[in-house]
Amino acid sequence: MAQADDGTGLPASLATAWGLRERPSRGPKPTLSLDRIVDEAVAIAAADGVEAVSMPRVAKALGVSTMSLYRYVGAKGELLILMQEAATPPAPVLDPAASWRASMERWAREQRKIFYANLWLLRIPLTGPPATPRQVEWMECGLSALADTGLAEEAKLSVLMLVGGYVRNEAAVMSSIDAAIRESGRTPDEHLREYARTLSVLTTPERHPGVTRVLDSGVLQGADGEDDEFEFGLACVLDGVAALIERGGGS
Amino acid sequence: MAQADDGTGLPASLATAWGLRERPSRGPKPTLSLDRIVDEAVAIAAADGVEAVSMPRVAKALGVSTMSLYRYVGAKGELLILMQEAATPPAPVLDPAASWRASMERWAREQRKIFYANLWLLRIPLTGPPATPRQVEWMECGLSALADTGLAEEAKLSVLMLVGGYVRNEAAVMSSIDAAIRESGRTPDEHLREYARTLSVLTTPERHPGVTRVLDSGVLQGADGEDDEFEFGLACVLDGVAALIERGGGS
DNA sequence: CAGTAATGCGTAAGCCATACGCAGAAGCCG
DNA sequence: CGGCTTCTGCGTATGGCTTACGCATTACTG
Repeated sequence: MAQADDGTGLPASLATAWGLRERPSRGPKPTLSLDRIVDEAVAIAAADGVEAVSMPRVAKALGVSTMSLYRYVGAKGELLILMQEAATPPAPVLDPAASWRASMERWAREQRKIFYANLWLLRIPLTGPPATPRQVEWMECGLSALADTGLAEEAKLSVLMLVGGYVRNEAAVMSSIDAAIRESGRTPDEHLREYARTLSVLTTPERHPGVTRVLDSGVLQGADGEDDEFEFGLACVLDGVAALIERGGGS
Repeated sequence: MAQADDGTGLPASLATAWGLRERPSRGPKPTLSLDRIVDEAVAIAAADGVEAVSMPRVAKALGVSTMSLYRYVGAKGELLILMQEAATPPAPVLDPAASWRASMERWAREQRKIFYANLWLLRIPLTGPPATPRQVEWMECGLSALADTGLAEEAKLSVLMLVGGYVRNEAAVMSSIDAAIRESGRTPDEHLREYARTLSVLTTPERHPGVTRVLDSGVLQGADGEDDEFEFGLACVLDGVAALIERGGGS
């Protein structure tokens, strides 16, 4: 009755991701493999965005019919999860001698690198708390960075969510800008300038003194210093975490 | 040639949101109004999630044909933007005498309240930097909270993105959990417990010492204290901002 | 060498967004 | 007041999407 009995009561997509399902050895040889499907889907997403990933398109790229894919994947959502998993490299091995702060910085920066290399990742809606192998691996990695801080377990989770959320959010904004740019065919610099112009048309110094000041300051004129802005925010977040740790950590 | 000339070069959806487009007075009286359409769409999203919002469904709920809607809305994406706008109340008027920290706390909490009251909001993918009236209004509000901090304009923007991103991210996680719960028909508590059980099946103490410790600590047993967790993270973020301000603010 | 189970895939049902064009209604101008 | 213009609602149609189902075919297993 229920789905393939893999011992756990896991949803099929997770079971697949954890490699708990074995292919049977009975029928004809499969023409494809899960890996080839996922790789192709990732390639399409990288080239044209996630919204371009459809079962017909993936199948066509692989030279098979649409429905063949469903012999490997239970549903499209499953494919999306597997794509995320495939695009996420293993978590780094942190230097145990390094300070928690250096470790968290590395954790954050490496995650950011992944997002920037796969901006389509951020266009996949969240499906729930982290439960795929790589997600758990990164979680473990983050926890290990905080192991010696004396924080309560609950606080560690909160810190990870805080820092991870910051990274994700910053990248998501970039990703949305990237998607908008891709659609409009402008360059990033044009886009920012266009945005500044739009804002200046819509706002008035009386009703929007703060926004006007920002516009006048010329901050929105050049798209340089993305990294600086990220590091700025990261430092800010970690300062907050440091304050928490010094205070003696959340009981 | 180009779209309706509203003076600015704005995309149609924004022009509509800012009320820059007037309905002509020539033909027959419209049966509907933009407001009624948006309200109905919001009601559907609140009841069944954004993915349930389709043009046919909205039209049916209003008792008109599908294509009638396109007399009021240029495309579905436009409707989604208008829905966001409709669900966002005006930004609060901050007490000018309050400290920046108290003001930012209020700013963050009120935003969180909006998200929690409209969890479907977080399932709409970001479309770009804030450019609708309400978004600009909230941005102005946030800037006013930071007016007396001595921060550089650029730093103010970063802080808003930091705090706003934190709020958004925390709510987005809640929203994804909500969506998962809605789909599976479980209660929130069951869901969390199920998650803990899944994790404990998939992890081993050797490979995942940190995760194991978290599981053993029983943190994932009760779903209470959402607010506490939010306040915890917010305090952390604002501590970081405070450190920045005391340091003399980002030149 | 059966039998059985797994394969690829065709068909089709039921969603969706939206381009286009037409009949008729409401305002405007002479 | 008559005609022209403009705008309305909506029917039709196209081309996308996901995915349920069933069929012929293939290759292991006993």
